[in-house]
Amino acid sequence: MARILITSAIPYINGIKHLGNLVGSMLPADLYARYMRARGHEVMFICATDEHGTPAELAAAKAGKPVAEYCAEMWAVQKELGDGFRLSFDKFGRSSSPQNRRLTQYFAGRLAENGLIEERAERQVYSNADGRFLPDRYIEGTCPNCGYDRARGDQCENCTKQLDPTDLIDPRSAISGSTDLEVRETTHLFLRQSALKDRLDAWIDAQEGWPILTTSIAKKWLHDGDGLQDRGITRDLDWGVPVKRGDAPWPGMEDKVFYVWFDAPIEYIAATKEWADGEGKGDGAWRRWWRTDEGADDVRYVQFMGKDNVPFHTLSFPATIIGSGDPWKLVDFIKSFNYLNYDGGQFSTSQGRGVFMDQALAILPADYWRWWLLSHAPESSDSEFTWENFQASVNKDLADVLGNFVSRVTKFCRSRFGEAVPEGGAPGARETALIADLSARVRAYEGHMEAIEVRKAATELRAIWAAGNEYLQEAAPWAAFKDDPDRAAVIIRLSLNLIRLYAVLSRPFLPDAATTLLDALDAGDAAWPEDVGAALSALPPGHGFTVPDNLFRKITDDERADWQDRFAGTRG
RNA sequence: GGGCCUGUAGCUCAAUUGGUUAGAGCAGAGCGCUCAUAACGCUUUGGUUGGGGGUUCGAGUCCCUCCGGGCCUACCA
Repeated sequence: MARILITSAIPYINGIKHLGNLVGSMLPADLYARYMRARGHEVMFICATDEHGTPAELAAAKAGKPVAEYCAEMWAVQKELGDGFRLSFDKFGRSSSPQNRRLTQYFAGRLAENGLIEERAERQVYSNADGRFLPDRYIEGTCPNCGYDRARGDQCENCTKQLDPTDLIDPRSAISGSTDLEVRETTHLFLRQSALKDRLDAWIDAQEGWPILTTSIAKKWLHDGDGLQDRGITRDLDWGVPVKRGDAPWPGMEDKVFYVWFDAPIEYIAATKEWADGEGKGDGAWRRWWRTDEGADDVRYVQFMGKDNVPFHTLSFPATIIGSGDPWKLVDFIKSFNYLNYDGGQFSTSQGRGVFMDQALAILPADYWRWWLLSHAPESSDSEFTWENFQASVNKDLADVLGNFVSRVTKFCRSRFGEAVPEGGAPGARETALIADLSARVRAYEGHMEAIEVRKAATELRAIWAAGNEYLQEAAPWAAFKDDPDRAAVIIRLSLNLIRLYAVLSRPFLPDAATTLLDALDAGDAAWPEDVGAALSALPPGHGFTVPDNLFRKITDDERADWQDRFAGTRG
């Protein structure tokens, strides 16, 4: 039995996430976690909300609430939606937790002790009306290059020229519109990533089999221009982890907090402590996952994230870990995803374009979404959600191939043999061939799951479902029943066992459907089919079952048209 | 501007990393079956692999170039 530590990139707090966010990290991480648990491994699956930073403060202000209250409410909303999608986190923490606060301060202290923190004075734009320093992108003005009047302080969206906020003509706050801006000097802490460049480079080079998307982004940051740059890790904000050097105050930094990207990944560790604390376990319970000197040396650590998160997970966070000089666990494998687009464009929160997690669950149960999203995961390039494709996949794969197989087998059995696994007869050549075929397919499925090849795993799983229909068609129990009931009994006995096998194999993708099937079959034991042949005789003759309701319903053309219209956004 | 990814059948994707005749699913066509959610099975029509050039015995794969889509570019997260 192996020990697998799995983290999903932590979703930002300021609103409900859309399907692209879900499929980019949390959902595939859940698939992997469920699979590894099913194989009998010990899994720690961690996620959390990322609660600090300017957007959280602005979202809270917009909602008219204190930021702490806003974050607490949004955490509860996101937690509930995660549960709704059956995301099986061992802990869904909060980056604002006391555990993360202390751990973040601890890491900063260690980095300072190791000479990797440097103070630098900077000049930044301060807005008197807003009472805050403005990040570059929160400053708007006229582009000196093209004259576009809504250029941002970091870049002009119109002509794509990179800008400095002081370049803008007639600059104003993007928050309040105020032009009462001034440049102030402020001192910040910088993480000396440049000093760790060679070690990070060697570490990245040593990784084998990482997605090209992951390594190419890391390499670019390491080698582009002057190489890896030092990074500011503090901000002039109220909401965040107060800057401390371990437990000690940090002179000159009293009114500052750590930058959200410094404390967010540390929350992976802190959330594991939140888990241990919540379970009433001691520190050893979480440290054995994270400290290679306290038991984590045999842990395999896999991270899931969208491509926008890659630089922080390949460089910044490892710089924090390595720079601490402590034996903290470094990631073993990074699975990164491209983006999911919506019907020819991007998901847009501001325009209400696309499907968000709460809306999705209001329309259809989690399994429908899980299947489509995972079987179309944007692994090799950006992929696209269209309602036509969604309807076709759900109706064909779930309703016709899997759902209908369950119906035809259980209903045939009920009408000819009653609601119990039929007795009599002995398996023949056809059954032997099916078992051989399925054994190979299950092995391929396992291979794809272990390699985290999500789409390939889904394709193989579908083929396994289809094999049941092929078998049934050839074996034709409805014909055999007329003159050789024992032969029909053999076929149906095996087919009922196939349903149980499908439930077990499908559970990482379709947890609810799997539970429905296992309940209907009264099959408490859902052990992984290490031996397919043995697994297909798990339900013995005489074992009672009930015919479940149709597993999946079909999406009608009217529904599809309605949803297409409803989620097209304000500018549809 | 720079870097990276990407373009394969009407649609969504494969192709063991340069190796035979580029494969699946869906959609379309035909046949079969009647247990089942008008479901299932079998057969089958679709491709000058974005355009052009090059390297090679051999290119979807490598190089050059052009065209299209996308991401990143370090103070949004």
